[in-house]
Amino acid sequence: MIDIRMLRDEPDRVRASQRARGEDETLVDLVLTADARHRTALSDFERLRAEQKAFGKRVAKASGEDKQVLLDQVKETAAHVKELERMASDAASERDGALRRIGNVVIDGVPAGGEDDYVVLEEHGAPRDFAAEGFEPRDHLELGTLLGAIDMGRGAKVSGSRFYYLVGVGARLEFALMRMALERAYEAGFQQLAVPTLVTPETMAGAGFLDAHADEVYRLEADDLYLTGTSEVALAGFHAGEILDLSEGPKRYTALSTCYRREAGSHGKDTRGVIRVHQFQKVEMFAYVRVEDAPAEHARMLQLEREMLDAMEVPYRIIDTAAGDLGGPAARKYDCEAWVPTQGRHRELTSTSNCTTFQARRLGTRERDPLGSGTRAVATLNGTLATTRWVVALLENHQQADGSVLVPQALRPYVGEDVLRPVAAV
RNA sequence: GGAGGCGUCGCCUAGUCUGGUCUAUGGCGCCCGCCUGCUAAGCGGGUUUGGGGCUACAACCCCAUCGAGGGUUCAAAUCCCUCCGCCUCCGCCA
Repeated sequence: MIDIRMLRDEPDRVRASQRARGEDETLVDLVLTADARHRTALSDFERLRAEQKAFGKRVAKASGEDKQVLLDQVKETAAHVKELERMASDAASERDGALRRIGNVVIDGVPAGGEDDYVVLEEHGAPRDFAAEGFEPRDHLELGTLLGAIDMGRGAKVSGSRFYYLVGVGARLEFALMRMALERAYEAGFQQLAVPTLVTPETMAGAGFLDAHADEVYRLEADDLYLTGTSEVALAGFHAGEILDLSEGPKRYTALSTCYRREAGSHGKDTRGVIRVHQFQKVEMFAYVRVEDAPAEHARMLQLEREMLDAMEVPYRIIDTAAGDLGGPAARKYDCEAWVPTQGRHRELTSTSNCTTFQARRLGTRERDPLGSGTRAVATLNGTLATTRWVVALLENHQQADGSVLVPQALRPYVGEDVLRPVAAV
């Protein structure tokens, strides 16, 4: 949720942001008119309520006939107060309804437009020339099958399409990535949390995942709980409703969790292998910082992602995601995309978002205002440090003609192997 | 799953039976000031959060806030209902 005071003071800024996102800018006026109505109604209610309270005191002191007279007088007021209160709260929910539909105000410099309007900021490494090396690259599933590392058939047997088993070196490779990511996060000052992956509707909505992506989310009807698509949800909820002390610096957390996604809108897309699946593992970074420190923290997260990807020794690029592709809570988002040889294109491996105060405002995460009295919303940021999908980039980019795969140096201590070799079927 | 108890402004706590004198008591902690060789003690004051009015986003005034949401009433921390969380005991269980 954006700051209503900012919307009142600078409505044009919000309109411009909505325009950049390709979203409805008339919501701004909807909020403004409902807000005006709310404030008028609230004043009316408060005035009469004060009157009613004062009257109540006289009633308490009176007795006998006097009391009866006063009671008759104030009865009407009571009904009127209730009416005014209802009007005020109706206007407030109308205002909040519109306000909640407005995405975070995009940071200056973010490219306008949709999915394809991203700007490439950096490119690292060069794709291998398999033709020059004299062999046709196998895709990650073919390699995973040869290595006995990925078993889609049994995944489908047990759970349906888009489920899989990682077997032997496959499972070890994934786990190695997670361990390495957690260790690096720890060294960078992130406290590790083991988090819930089932959360309440309030938490899910607070983190911003029930708006545009509601149909992407698994819901447990019987218990009214949601399965999280990222540990970001639980990490964002961790300090919900709390007043934090950030005077000693940011609060940084990291978590490994299983992530669940319905992939409802992507039938027929990425159906091979583990590129797009219903369940995967992910190590996430999350930080609560002062709003002034958010851009620096964002850069820091991106740097940690860069270092992880460098260690994977795969070609990748970094993009500045366009406004329309940010999602509601983010004000800026950088994706790191690795080169996937058999697809001839880059695929997202990490994503780091600066949500400024948007998420925190919904979740009620605040700090003592260092500038004045009272409290103010903190900023939240998140970023990926490893996911199951990284296996795709590792297998394809490090494959050899005989179907074996070289493990990048940095990962070897965690995998316990230098080379993954084809095995007989299990 | 069953039975019972509890949830008050950072922490502890009074108030709930018997609705109005609650503008929520007291202690601890914390902040400001006084006093004082220093420190401690002592003394005085302040200390939930959100919103609105007015404004310098100050002071001040008002409304809401006693786990959450409804209800009864002229009036609710207090009475009623629903939900959530914690604790104790029993049962069941990978």
